[in-house]
Amino acid sequence: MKAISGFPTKQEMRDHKRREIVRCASEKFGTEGYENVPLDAIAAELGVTKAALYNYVSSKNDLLMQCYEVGMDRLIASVEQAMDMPSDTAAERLRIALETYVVTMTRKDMQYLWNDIRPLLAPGDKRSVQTSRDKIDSLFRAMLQDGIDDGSLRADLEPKLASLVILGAVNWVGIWFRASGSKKPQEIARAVVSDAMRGYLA
Amino acid sequence: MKAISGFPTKQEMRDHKRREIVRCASEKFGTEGYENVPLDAIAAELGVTKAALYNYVSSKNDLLMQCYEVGMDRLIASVEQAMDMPSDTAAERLRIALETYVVTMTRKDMQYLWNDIRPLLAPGDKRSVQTSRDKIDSLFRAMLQDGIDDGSLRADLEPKLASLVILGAVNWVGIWFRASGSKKPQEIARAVVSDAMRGYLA
DNA sequence: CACTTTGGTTACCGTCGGTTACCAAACTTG
DNA sequence: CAAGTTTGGTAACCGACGGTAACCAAAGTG
Repeated sequence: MKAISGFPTKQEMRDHKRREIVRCASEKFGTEGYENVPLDAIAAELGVTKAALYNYVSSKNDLLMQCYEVGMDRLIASVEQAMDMPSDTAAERLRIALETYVVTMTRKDMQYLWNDIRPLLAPGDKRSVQTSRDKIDSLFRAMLQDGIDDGSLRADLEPKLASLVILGAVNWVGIWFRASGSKKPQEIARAVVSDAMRGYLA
Repeated sequence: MKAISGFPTKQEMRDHKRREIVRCASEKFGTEGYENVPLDAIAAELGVTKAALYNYVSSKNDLLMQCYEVGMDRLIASVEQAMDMPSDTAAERLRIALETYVVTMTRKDMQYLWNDIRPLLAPGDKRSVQTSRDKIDSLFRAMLQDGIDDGSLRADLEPKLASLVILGAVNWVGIWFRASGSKKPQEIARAVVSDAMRGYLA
């Protein structure tokens, strides 16, 4: 192997191509809907044939999973970043993280995660999918626990139950939200999060 | 027309057959998943050919819509019944209605409404589907308003926003709930509804 | 320079939603 | 009751699409 620095290795090339496929698919799924995007369309847009895609993904469903993973990673990253913002109480950090979560979720290229993908992954329930979900769940549960500890949230809340209720309320936004509405995502996020958290404040 | 009483008219026969198709489809969709049930399978179970179904439904999607309608009607009926239970305050009636809603939704034959159907009906958004949803929404908003009026709920809550938040929390149950879990639906309903409503109590 | 590996193509298959042509039995009507 | 006509079904087929098999050219390798 030559290994002149700066030249991508074969493995890097391969991975780059795979990511490009996922990126292209993600865009088309998001705008046209999973069911309405034949693999031929994705292949054509990339200038190859459908069969070529199967060098990088094992099935159309697998491709969807990879799109899901990318989206979830972005969601997780945005929440983690919001969690690190300085604030007086854990409750305040939780509020910021939740609002960020909602705003990220209402982005056009994120919406289909909740409407198209989630229902389709019930049966196989690939490991990576469950991992993303658990990650988000644990982030919020940790914040809830912090809130109990520093007294900014009710001492008698159950983190497990509370995270289900709160995440239910905010995830639901991703389902009914349509960009055509008059309210801006930031406004919606503030209102929904405020209401969803109220019952848990100390 | 003979019209001897007790003999079904042609229209009744036709409608009865249509309902039988929907019932059969609903059961198969619920247990095997919409995508995994070919029309041939439904037709075979009814002892006819696929083409015969098209005398009663206009497409597979239309069949799914009709399943949705039946399920939603059942959901609405159960909530309306719960609303009529005698209780001291509007908040208490709301609690009972919500718990009933959750319990009904976790029934095996209702679950797929939320996981399979809802995502698929976004584009066409048939009128009847929107109607069912609006109906449920208006029922809960009315209860919220009653609660404001009789003082059992916070006077400053916005019914529109509150119904989205609360319904989000409870609808989410239909998505993560699996009958295999250890908790009974009734317990889950009580816990979730209690938490979801807490922030709105006066 | 053989020879294997990689990444692609063309051609094809099976499934499935949906349609068309047709047919038999049940109504309708003069 | 005989002659249309409507109804509800069948058999055969079509086109779209996910996925596969056979093959091939170019790059990598000893």
